[in-house]
Amino acid sequence: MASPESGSRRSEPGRSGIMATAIDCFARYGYAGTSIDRIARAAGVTKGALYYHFRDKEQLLFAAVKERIEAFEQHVLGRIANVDEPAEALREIARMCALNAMEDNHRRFILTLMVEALDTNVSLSAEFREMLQRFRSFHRHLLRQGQERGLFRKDVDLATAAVQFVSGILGAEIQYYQDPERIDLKKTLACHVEQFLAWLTVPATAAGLVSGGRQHV
Amino acid sequence: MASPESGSRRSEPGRSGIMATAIDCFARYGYAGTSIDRIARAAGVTKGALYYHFRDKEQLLFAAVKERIEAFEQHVLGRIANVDEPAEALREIARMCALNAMEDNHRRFILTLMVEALDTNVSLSAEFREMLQRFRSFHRHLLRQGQERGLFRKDVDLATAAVQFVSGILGAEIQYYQDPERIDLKKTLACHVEQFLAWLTVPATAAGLVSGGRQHV
DNA sequence: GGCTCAATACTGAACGTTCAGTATGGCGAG
DNA sequence: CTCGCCATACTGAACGTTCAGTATTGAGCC
Repeated sequence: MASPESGSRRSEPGRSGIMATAIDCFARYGYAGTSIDRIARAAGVTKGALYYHFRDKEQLLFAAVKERIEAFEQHVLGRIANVDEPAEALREIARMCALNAMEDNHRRFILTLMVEALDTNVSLSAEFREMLQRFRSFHRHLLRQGQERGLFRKDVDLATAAVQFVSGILGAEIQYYQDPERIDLKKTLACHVEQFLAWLTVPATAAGLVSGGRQHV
Repeated sequence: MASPESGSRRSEPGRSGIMATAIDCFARYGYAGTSIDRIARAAGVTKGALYYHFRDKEQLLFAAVKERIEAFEQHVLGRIANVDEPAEALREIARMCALNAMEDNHRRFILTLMVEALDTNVSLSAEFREMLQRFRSFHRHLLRQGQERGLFRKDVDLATAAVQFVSGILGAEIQYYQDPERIDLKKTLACHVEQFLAWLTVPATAAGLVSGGRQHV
């Protein structure tokens, strides 16, 4: 909930303070739309401080992205570690994404830069691509666990199912950012998980079965 | 599949040619990341030509967004008009989104600007917000139709269901843009619809039911 | 058919501003 | 005195925007 704009000095200074401010600015205005001056002003320092801690604007972005991706993945792994029910793990992930998206700009930062970096920063884009791969592979793992324990039906393509689960999360976040007052993110994601689980635990007869080759995600 | 970059002159000139090029550039590099020079060069004209047809950069963006939103909505309405099965209509929408996302940058343009405009352009952001509202309300309408005809179960919150359907589309598109080689968008969206329909047509007993107040979407 | 006039669709150069990045200087702590 | 940490003041390039001028077209008149 930190509000960096306007007033001259905000947040704690130093490298981490600058990075936190940078993340917030990048999340709001994108990389190209955020000037070094803006970050510095919002962080309550001058450009000198910024260029002392970071070689250039791009390196600041890289550091921020890396920090955010690692922190989020650690956060997820930490919370899931002692949940051994796959269904409950999925529920927990959805809850975490919802909370994360609502309480600060951290997930929006990732989303914004993911979209912007696509054609403007090849190596950063690769970073995001790999992050999504890890995220999907993590879900695939959970789903396979559920299958092996006989909790989930076995006639679904795990790769595609993982893509779909992640889609639901990302898409809900986008809609929430566009209209926070109209979209109840927590409820939407909760329903998403329940719908997904209902589909996974259905008697394995009705429609919705998967055809064609599997995706390698 | 138009490739505006590099070579000096491309596409047909004139207002519509400039706008088509602008859409492609904005889709790739975002608004802030696209310079007037870049659009002009890619369109094979000079900056003067651009400022002859559009008051300024922002107005060009507005015109482009408006054109794209209207064209997409007309396209959807046109194709759905003579489909009276709600389930088939949902399938058709998913197919159209997949094709649109794969064959040109038009849907990516909307997605990119949706994310970028959030904190940088209030009125443009409102445009996108309303677009999403219309899109959801359209789906809600289809779902209600399905309920009234006894095709879909009646214990689901239509508003939330619509959000979820749209989430699946948006999220799949994002993942596809990030990794077109790994994500089979057509298959992913096809499975998304089938999963959604399976959940809607399930015997109305199993899990996945909706609690709490409805969203007003 | 030839001539005028005005409108359309641009070009190319310039202007003022903003940007990322740099050079230098200062200051408090050890 | 020096070193970590930062402020101030600056530079050159890139940016959005303006503008004077030009090529082309078509309608209206003699």
